[in-house]
Amino acid sequence: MKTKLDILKQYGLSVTDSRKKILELFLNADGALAHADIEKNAAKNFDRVTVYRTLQTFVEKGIVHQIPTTDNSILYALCKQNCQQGHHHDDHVHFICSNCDKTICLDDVTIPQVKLPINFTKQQAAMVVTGVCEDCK
Amino acid sequence: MKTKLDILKQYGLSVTDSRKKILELFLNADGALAHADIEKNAAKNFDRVTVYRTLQTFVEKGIVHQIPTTDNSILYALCKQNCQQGHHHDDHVHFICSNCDKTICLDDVTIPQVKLPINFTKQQAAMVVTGVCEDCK
DNA sequence: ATAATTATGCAATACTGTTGCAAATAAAGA
DNA sequence: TCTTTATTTGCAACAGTATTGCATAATTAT
Repeated sequence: MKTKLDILKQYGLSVTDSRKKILELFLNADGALAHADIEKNAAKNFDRVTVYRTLQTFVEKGIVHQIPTTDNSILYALCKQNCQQGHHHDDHVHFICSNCDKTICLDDVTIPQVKLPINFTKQQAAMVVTGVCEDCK
Repeated sequence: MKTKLDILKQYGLSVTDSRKKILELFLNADGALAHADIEKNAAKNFDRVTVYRTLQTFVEKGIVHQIPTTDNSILYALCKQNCQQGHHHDDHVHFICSNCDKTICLDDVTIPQVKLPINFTKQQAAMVVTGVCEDCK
């Protein structure tokens, strides 16, 4: 089984307390995390700047990906199965529960293809579904 | 033809300078607008707070809708054909051009249905495609 | 025209995100 | 293991973004 340490090394990152702790938060989270969540939940309080920079690094290395929202925040999520192999795919749908406010990666629901108007070229696609999750049903 | 005045009244809103002006900006825009765009483009400079409150009101009334992004900003867009009838549908795909940074409502591209895992209920769906738009091709 | 309601602008405040730099920590090499 | 080198952290300062309360001003209803 891969440890946090292994994961960080695998991505060519120095192993530091903050990275281990933040990675752990993601591994234990059942949904996506916002910057604020991380700042609150980290037992040892890291500097805000460190959290920003760690998240930025994780995004660049492909350990986590960003999820667009309509409430002026960015959510970050790690995709269990992919991340452990070092290939990052975030072509799945994200689900935001309107009851518990959790954001869940629907890893098995792939974003469908859409036919764009002529002369539009696609690079990336994101899809966010709002509704009620299985726990709140 | 419906005037700005008619539209505001139809949604039960008091007709004020700021609302008329901001609505006009949306009617003339060829894409979505961020709060900052509105603040800059309004000839008569409204207070930031007024712009925030106006946008909030427009969203609540269904005159505009929000578009999720991953850069910590919210985009607001009004959908020409629907808004003039008083029915609001934002079930179309939004396109963000990575070259000119414009956000365009692809009114004719409907968000495809996705099959959610069992026990998930869908209320809304949003889809954002990034790429190169027709003007930048 | 007047009263009641609603919206605006200002001030104050809080939250969010970024940059430069010195100190601390981790990695690499002897 | 110790030393050197490279990287990361935390602090301070700053800029941008968003919210709230309240008095004033404008709009709507009577």
